[in-house]
Amino acid sequence: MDTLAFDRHDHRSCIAAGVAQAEAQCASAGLQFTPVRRRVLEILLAGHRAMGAYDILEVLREEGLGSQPPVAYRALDFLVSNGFAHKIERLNAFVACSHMTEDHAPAFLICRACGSVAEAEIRLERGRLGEAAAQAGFTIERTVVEAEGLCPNCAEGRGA
Amino acid sequence: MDTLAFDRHDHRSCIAAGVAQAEAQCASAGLQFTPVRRRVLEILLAGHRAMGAYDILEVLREEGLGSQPPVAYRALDFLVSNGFAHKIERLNAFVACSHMTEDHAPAFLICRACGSVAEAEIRLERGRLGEAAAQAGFTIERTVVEAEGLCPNCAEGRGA
DNA sequence: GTTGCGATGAAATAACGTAACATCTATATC
DNA sequence: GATATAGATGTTACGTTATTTCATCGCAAC
Ligand SMILES: [Zn+2]
Ligand SMILES: [Zn+2]
Ligand SMILES: [Zn+2]
Ligand SMILES: [Zn+2]
Repeated sequence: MDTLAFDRHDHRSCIAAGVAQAEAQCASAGLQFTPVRRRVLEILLAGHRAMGAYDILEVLREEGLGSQPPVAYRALDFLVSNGFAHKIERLNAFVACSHMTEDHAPAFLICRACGSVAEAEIRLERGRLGEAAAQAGFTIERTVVEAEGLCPNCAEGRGA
Repeated sequence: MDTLAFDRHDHRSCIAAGVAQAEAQCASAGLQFTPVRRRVLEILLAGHRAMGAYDILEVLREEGLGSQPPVAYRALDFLVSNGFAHKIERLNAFVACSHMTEDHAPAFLICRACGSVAEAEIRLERGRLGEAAAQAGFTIERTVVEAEGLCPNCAEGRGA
């Protein structure tokens, strides 16, 4: 496991790598990595935390890239559909993907104190849920796996 | 496993048992199982599907049990807080609990075609996510586990 | 050059959720 | 029984999240 996000790391490379990955994948898939889409991804990559669509929209507005909700939602839809970002259902908010290369079923660790969100791989959910689904004859197409709690940094000082 | 919901079963007993369970637990815990709370639980128990707060409110309104959003949300908060119902984050909606007796971390199978929602036990999420969290030093307090796909009934005719 | 398609701009509205405050009701205590 | 208390409800107003719809633009294919 390489659950970064809570660990100290070279965050500048997170951003650069994320944008580069997305750009490359769009090029090879014939997708348009437009200025708004790029900028939204950058905004998400700026921090390992979930941002609401309206938070993002506010930034776009300040920069003259758009002012109405659909601008943000459309860019986010694009990023999510193509695996460059994920929606955190628990928070009605979005994060940049941390594993853009591989096709994956994401799982998230959400710190309720500092708002950090770490993405963990969770190979096809082969655990209890997979068993239960198989036994019930249920075909899983998509999973939402989100754990809320305290990250190591916040667990020390306060919280728990 | 006893993932009902998709299976044919005596649904009348689901409702009766659910209400009885909630009533008993409220009595023994000194909680007030008021008419609105009871009715909202009944509404949820009426089908193994998620209902939005406003859908529920509409029913309450028709029956003269309340007309403003807080009425529905308060009853739902009560039911969720006390383990009689769960929120499906993916749908911003609510379902009655299927395992009211035990203290449990719920997981859900959501059919995108018919809207049925089955609840599966998922003992403290000791799978991949638990490992990842432990390794990262993250303390899990609450989990959201929701799988979306096709239930056995819907998988036959259409969908997939 | 025109046709077609995907991306944007913009207005309006829908859907989901909460804050705040007044009022009422059921106990518990005296 | 009167009174104090805590919890439940009624109501207004508002805040947040998300979508529908239609017009316009830019670019590439034909
Ligand atoms: Zn980083
Ligand atoms: Zn990811
Ligand atoms: Zn049933
Ligand atoms: Zn349950």
